[in-house]
Amino acid sequence: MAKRPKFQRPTGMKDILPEEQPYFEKIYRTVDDIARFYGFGKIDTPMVEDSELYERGTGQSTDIVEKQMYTIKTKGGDVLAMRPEFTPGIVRAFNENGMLNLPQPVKLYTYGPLFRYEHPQAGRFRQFNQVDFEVFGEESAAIDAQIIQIFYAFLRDLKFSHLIIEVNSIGDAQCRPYYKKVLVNYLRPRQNSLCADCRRRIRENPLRVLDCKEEKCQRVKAQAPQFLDHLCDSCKTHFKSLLEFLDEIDLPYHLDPYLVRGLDYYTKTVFEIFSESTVEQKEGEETVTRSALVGGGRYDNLVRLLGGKDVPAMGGAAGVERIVALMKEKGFLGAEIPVPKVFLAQLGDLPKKKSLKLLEELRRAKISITESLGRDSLRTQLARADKLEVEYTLILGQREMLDETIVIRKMDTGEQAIVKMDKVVEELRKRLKK
RNA sequence: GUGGGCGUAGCUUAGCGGUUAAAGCGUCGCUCUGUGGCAGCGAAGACCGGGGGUUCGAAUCCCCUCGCCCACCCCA
Repeated sequence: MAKRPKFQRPTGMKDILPEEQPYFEKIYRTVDDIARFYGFGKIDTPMVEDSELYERGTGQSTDIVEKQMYTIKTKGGDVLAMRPEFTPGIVRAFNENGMLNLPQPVKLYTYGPLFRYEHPQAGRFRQFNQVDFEVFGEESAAIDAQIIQIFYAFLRDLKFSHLIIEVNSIGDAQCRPYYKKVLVNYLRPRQNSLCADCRRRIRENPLRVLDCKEEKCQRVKAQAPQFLDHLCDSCKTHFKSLLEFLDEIDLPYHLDPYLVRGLDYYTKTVFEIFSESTVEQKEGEETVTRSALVGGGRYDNLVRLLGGKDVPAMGGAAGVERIVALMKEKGFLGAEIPVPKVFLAQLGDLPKKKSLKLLEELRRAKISITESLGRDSLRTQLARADKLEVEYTLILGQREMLDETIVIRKMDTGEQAIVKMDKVVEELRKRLKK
């Protein structure tokens, strides 16, 4: 006999089982509500795009493109990439569908799975979901502030507190090359005091030295020239204006001059939102870790870079699995998981047939109910009802069939009432309301 | 890509060279044919992640591989 293969899910990918779905549903419902309120329209773009879209958009030298893309060669010879992030695809859709001709700004949102070939670890998967908001055609920092506000509100609606917003400006094509030079000039003579990674970074991506966590680098960092002192006038004005807006809407932000993001297309504003999380370590020690739930920024050159007109844009994305993990940790969903409150028990052939009809009636009345039609003994059916923790069980047997009644049993007290069959819906409604 | 920890029933784990691999929880059934939560009894369920080797003998030792977890890197 041939051996049956034992299949496993691909590395870094998960099954989202029924028990977890309520978390995802809650998150998506919240997003839809917020999007509607702020006037964002939903867009779905393909899960795969021409891989060049990301090479040009996300950036050739980013980790995402350099080593994390899943690429597919089609039979026709096209090279497609499974989307590693949303923004380039949405920009492509903006251009391709002529959204420039819509009243500006154009506000779009989406959510769904993304793919990155990475080594999985806490809060990091190869297939994961993000919630994404983008605004096109508005250069005012008011929009930057609004995007931040939207994500903040989104997390607040999900009951998160102690959120930390970090903002920074990383300049634009005008001032960034200049600042980079200033920074490299500062770092180079001091490279012996830096960690090995940072010595490499000086050449490859000097800005990243700024967010190194290595102790020895901290000291060098502390004296480093700050980007904020080297912004060009337009970036400086924009950033000042953003901070004013943030003050105005009372968002608790931190200015983090070391916040640098890994994607090439960002200009001016970058931001991240963190939540504090206490993780139990070995031997009862607790450490507070900060995990980034949201990240984003302005990308004024991307639309043009991807073949469109000169359209400024701003956006951000939230990591759904990370949010779910924290919601579980903090017990945010708890009582909200919807469970049917009524169970239908039947005994005998006739009642079983009648049950199907009754279920349909209850469905129309929007009373959620569960049953165990495959089982015959009342004992087992009640045991099941008990396990499901329903409030009421309907009991329909031969006796009830004869006089067209049904028993309503209250599970916690055990008291039972016999009601007329044609009054079940009404009687149940009355009881469930309490 | 680099480093560390771990893979035994659906879940949590015991066994760490020697007969048919064990327990708790869960599942199903019976005690109890129309009344649940308790209890008792019973059943199903594992080629001990996979492959190779050492040995008279491997879940146990060695090598390889796959997967999971964690950290670096990077990011949501």
